[in-house]
Amino acid sequence: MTDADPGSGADVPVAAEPEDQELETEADQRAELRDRYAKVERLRDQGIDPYPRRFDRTHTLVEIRDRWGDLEPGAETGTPVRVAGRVMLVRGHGRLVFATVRDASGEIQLFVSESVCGRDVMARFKAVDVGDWVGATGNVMTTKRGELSVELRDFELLAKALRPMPDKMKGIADVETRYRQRYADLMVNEEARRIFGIRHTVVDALRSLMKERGFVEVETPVLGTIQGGATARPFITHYNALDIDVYLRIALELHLKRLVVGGMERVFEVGRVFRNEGLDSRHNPEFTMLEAYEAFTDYIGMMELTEELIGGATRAARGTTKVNVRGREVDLAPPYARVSMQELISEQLGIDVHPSMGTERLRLILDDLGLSWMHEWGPGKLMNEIYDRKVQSDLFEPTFVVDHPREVSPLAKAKPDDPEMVERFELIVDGRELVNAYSELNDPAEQLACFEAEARAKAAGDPEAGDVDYDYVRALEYGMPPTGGLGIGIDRLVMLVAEVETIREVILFPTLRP
RNA sequence: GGGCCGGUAGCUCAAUUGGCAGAGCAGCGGACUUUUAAUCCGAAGGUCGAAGGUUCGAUUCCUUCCCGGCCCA
Repeated sequence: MTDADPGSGADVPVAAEPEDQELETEADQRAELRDRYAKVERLRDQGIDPYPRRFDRTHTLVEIRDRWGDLEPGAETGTPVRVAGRVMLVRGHGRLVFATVRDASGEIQLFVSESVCGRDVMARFKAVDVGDWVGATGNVMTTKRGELSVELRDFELLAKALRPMPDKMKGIADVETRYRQRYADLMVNEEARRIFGIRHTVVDALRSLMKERGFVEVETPVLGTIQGGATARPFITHYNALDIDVYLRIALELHLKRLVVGGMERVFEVGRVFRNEGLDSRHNPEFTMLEAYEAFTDYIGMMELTEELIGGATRAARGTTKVNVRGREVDLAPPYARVSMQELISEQLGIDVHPSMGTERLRLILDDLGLSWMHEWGPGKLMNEIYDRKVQSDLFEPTFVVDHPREVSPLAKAKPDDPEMVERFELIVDGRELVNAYSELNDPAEQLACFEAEARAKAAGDPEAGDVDYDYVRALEYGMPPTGGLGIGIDRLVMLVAEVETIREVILFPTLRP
């Protein structure tokens, strides 16, 4: 397969598509595209710029509706306005044309009567296609049927559409096309616009809540030479200037805690992380995390913060804390149940497990449960596997699963009365991990030992294990105050709040095959 | 990786034992001064995902492959 050169040879400047199949589709579409390109040339011949520069409007469309929305049918306000939007629908009636235009705020009808605007304007308006952007001038009025309208005096073409919009009623049926051509999806898909409105509200609410609590928002590097902060395979890219391979970050954690060492007592980041794993309805290789670190508190403090953030963001986006998950109602209003991993396993499976039981006994229990295990797993990982495979998916109501094995938590502080376990929780809703938090390990010697264990695992072939981050240990040597930290998966939270089942629905441009 | 479903006009979808490839919308030409996905008339629009096979004849049956969705691992 070869890439067509988009700039040469083509009599019609259609954008080159990278795949054979799309090239054929493009060829099929050419008749219509060619017509539109010819139309643009005709406009230019008439001295009309199809892509002019600026249009100053007096009102957004929702402002028109707010101010004049309750006019009686047949009303004439005599008030001139200037509005702009994309033409969504045209209903021609001879010397009378109705057009629906939409801007980001809403829709309104243009009432185009030749007896009002004159023959020339009408002739120009009849050349407008659905999908074009127009700026219109005219008086606010209502039609006989009571439809709020702008009675067009004159208009300007603001941008000519060369491709037809997707079907306005049915939208784009092919899911992949919806994601790939999100611009086209958003034009016709009210649901998609609703979801991204919710996403904005959720993120905005989280930021406000963090700022109200005195957290400072920062940005830390995406590129780095050390893998750490989570258990995941990283993406590797190449930095030409230094001729070195670098990782895209898999977590925000290690940089943010350095800032706590530096004295930023309450710090957070909303940032993209990248994990080199498969993609399905719950995983996208790049996704957004909110991570926050607060000095002088611990994981109990993080539970309170979590409740405030999750409850608050949900209420901001929905006006209620209740959401529907696959036909069942979940109330995200705090407080959430707090149960230890050990208790949960005991309750649900009737077996009492603890890393202190030792590797051999735990392996036998996994065998009994039909779970496979790997030889390099220690007792903590074995216990965690039981929880992951047999318990977590059954947790429907919001639940803090508290106290995880130390072996699977290399950055968390051990419990004072149980050194095999750490002060950590995951918030589970509908069987899915939404939040992960712990009392941060701040003993540099312990931290170094944990890093070294990871590095050994990596050297032994575990691609998800991290490196020793000596600079981070160095930072801890300066002294990090007692700190609670948390990470929220923004995409999953938005899925929950927007009541959608697929992560791709909450990401504007989800990762797809090229 | 396994199972199931799908790929037909620009878009959304039909197409009987295997017998000339269809509709709605959009687009194009025309009519229409109060429409609401306006309506009416007309013409046009297709490598039926790809390749091979069976057959007088394949969108339909068989094989392989490509792409997507859902479920499972």
